[in-house]
Amino acid sequence: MSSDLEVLQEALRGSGQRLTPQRMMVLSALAEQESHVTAETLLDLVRLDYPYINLSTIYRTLDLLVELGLVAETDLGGGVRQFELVGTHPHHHLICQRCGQTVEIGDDTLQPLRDRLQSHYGFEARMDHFAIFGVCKACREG
Amino acid sequence: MSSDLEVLQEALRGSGQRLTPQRMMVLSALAEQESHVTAETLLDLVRLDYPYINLSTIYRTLDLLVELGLVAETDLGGGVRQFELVGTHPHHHLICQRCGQTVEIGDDTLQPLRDRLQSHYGFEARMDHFAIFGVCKACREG
DNA sequence: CTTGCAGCTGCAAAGAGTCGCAATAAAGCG
DNA sequence: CGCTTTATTGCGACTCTTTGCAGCTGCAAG
Ligand SMILES: [Mn+2]
Ligand SMILES: [Mn+2]
Ligand SMILES: [Zn+2]
Ligand SMILES: [Zn+2]
Repeated sequence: MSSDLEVLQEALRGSGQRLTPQRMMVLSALAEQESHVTAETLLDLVRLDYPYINLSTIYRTLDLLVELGLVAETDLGGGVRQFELVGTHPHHHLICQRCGQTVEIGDDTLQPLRDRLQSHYGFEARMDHFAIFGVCKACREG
Repeated sequence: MSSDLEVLQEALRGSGQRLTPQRMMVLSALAEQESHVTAETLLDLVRLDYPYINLSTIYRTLDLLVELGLVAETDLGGGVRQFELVGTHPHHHLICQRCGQTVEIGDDTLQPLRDRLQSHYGFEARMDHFAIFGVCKACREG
């Protein structure tokens, strides 16, 4: 088993990219969270240790981590992007537009769709962290 | 058969909202397009007839039309939202992250997922106009 | 046809995220 | 360890979208 930092280090090495303190700090701040966070929140967290870090660096690092598949990013409805270390726990969210409640669903729910896109269109879909909006059971019945 | 304007009129009436000239102009500008357009493009189009219209009004009208299900909205990858009158032609897009090519797929492709979300979670998903990113067949083989 | 008032509009300013650029510093090498 | 190369950072400017607010107007009631 390899830690997230080792995965990052591994992924950067070879593609000519560098393992900077800023990147490590963003990753470790993410690792301490237990749910979605915004870039702004990460900025505040990292600044506790390193006051000079800039919001652009946070965003660029997050983009990189998303690219590498370590981090999932989605707008869950508030108009602000949320980030989350996914690692070994791929999932998606159902979000009720009436009451705001969100439910987490396993990635396997999307597998049939993935398969169909593959077989019908030859398209390899990368659906990492979907936000699916709609109306929940309680709201529909109430 | 009822025109888009009639649908709009119908939907506004009763919910206490108003059918303003600005809203009609945005809707008719959309109707003249045959594909996705940005808010900025709509601004330019409407300004040909009515130079005083403001970009906020365009966005607010689009939000309303999306809410009513008349218009679909998605960021197709360029970081700018695209709008489109959907009416009777519900569809989604597959977008290749390598070559940028997009393929339109029918809404029926998502029906099995919709059904599953309904039966497993009691969730009535509103998936109007998805942008699904991934790698197309040509790029994967090339 | 007038009036009244919520719902809209235009404007200016704020938020969220991106980009270009000069200065900095990882990494590889001798 | 010191040097070189080039990816990365911090910063300010910029783009896209939303919001607060004061004045305007659709529209329904009289
Ligand atoms: Mn999540
Ligand atoms: Mn479309
Ligand atoms: Zn609900
Ligand atoms: Zn492609």
